Amino acid sequence: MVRQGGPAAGAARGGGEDGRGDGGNGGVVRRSQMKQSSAFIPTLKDSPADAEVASHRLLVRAGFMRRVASGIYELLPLGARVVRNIERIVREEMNAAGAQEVILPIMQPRELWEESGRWSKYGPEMMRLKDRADRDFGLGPTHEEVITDLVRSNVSSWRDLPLNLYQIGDKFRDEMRPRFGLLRGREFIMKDGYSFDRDEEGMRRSYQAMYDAYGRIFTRSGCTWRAVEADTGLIGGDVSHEFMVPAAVGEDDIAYCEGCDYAANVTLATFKRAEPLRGEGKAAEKVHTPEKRTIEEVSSFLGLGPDRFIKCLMFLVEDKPVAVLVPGDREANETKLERVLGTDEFRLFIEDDWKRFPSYLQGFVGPVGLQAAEVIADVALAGAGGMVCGANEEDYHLAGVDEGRDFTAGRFEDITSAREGDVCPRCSGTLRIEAGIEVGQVFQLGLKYSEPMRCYYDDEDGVSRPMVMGTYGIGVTRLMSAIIEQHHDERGMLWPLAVAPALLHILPLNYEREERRSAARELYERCQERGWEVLLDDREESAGVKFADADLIGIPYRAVVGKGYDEDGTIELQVRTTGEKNKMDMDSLMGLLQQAVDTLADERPHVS
RNA sequence: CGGGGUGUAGCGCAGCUUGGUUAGCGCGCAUGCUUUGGGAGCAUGAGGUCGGCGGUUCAAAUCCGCCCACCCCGACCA
Repeated sequence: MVRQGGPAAGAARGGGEDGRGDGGNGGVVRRSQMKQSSAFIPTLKDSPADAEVASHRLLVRAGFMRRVASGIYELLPLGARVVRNIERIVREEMNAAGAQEVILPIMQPRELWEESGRWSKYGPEMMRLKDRADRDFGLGPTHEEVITDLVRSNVSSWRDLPLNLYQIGDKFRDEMRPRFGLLRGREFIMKDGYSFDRDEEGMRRSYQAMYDAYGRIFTRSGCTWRAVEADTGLIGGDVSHEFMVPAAVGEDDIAYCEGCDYAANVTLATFKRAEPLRGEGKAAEKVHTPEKRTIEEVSSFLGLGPDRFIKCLMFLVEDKPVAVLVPGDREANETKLERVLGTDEFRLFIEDDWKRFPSYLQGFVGPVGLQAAEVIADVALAGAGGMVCGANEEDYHLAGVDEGRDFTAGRFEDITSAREGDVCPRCSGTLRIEAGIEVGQVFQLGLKYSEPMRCYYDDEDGVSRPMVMGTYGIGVTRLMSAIIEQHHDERGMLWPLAVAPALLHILPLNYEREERRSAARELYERCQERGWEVLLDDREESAGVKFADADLIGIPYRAVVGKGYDEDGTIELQVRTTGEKNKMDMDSLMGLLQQAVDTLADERPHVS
């Protein structure tokens, strides 16, 4: 995608700390083309056939991006501008939080990844290639190895810590399934940061600083968001939070409490179990259930609710069969299972496994009298009675089964997913589930990389200790898409001011009319003098075309120079999000815009 | 990597079942005139290896085989 731009590409609205605007710098920086007649903004009337979700569809239709291969996109001028605006917010907040920007390579040598053990662990998602001398390289899906190598060879004293470095650049991950445009691309722009501290406490401070900065970044970007407890996955580490932007198209489900601030990815959200069901104390009896294999089938056949059943799932774990028991109305959660099992080398039985272990009868497995390497049950089943489960005999189930009397499990663990309406583990409030897009994640890594990669420092007492690390990511291009998912209507995008491709869209209708044309130009120039980004629609198109394109592009403010201007010299200021329209003269319009710009500037961190 | 689907002009699609002359439509594009507060009208025009390769046939966008690309549904990632 787009590489780092120089200052010319930067989008400074709201006060020229970064040397923008024409004042003072002799105009050496030429502003990019903002007249629509010559700007590269290829809008489309029809949605591209391959776009499923709003953000993908609109980004293509409005001329912000194009696809070049599956999961790989080009950002056109408007798209590039939004990305640069997001990056600017990220930079401001990262710098204010004490992080320093670096630029790291995307090509990374195999040796570095061997040191951390991830060359073999990362799998096909890391794109691998060889150079002309047949040396192995990977395209960086993330940069822990490179940064750790950099720091270990250049930092050796406690006096240099803490250190927090970040970069904004391209990542490549050969996703098994790229989809939804920039929401899950293979090549994407990410801000990734890494902190190095002397001890745990320092790491927690760095982590908190990043956590807080992330909140500010997403708020300033115009998103509503939620931070949730998260799994640490391939990156590793102990504590982690994901920053989620609620959206229907989100690929993650998050559980949050209505009553308190508990929130977690459902992959690890926990919940209070209800009291287990009780039986009547009668002995278990065999019931004939011909050809009834699934919970639904047996449940409707016997007229018993699925919560009365014990679902017995067979997993192959490190090549050994393991029985996993969950209540019939619940799903086993593979992420939780991975933690419990302590390995990621497991899978639900497939056809071959059933053949290989013929003593397990598919559809009729049950915990009573079962020969398995291990039996793991969800905690909800401890003490449950009067349950129904497979009888380990073709076409038979057992009813009236009591845990403790008829069977037990080797371990009772939290292995099922929370769902809507479950009880909060902290406050006993009600849990809700919502879909979200993961736009950022922060990890407390600890010694995960510093230990194996020998990233040590000499402490005050002369002892050599491993640095305690944290790692922090934001999907910049994904964030752009997430913003659109939260801000669009049937006609187009509705950009929050802080990231919008421009502040103002000037629409002179009947552009060939000299008075309107010169008024529009005057407004355009006055805006440019203040360093604002504006787009002037100087095309000789009909009003309908201009309005439709403007709606699609979604610039927050629109100045229509039309009839009103002929009548009494007024320009109509329209607000894209609200549809609000007000006629005013050019000076008042400039005043209003200045207010909007000032408000935006107030959100920026104050540099000390 | 499994399952399903699609590839025909820049974009969106029809044609394919039942092979048959110059392969169509809408949008967009070019030129001219008339238009211009919500995707204008008329006229003229340009633009296609029908995803690729091979096969069947007198004849293939159409039938067969292989390959490629892309999209959708499932295995935890910014």
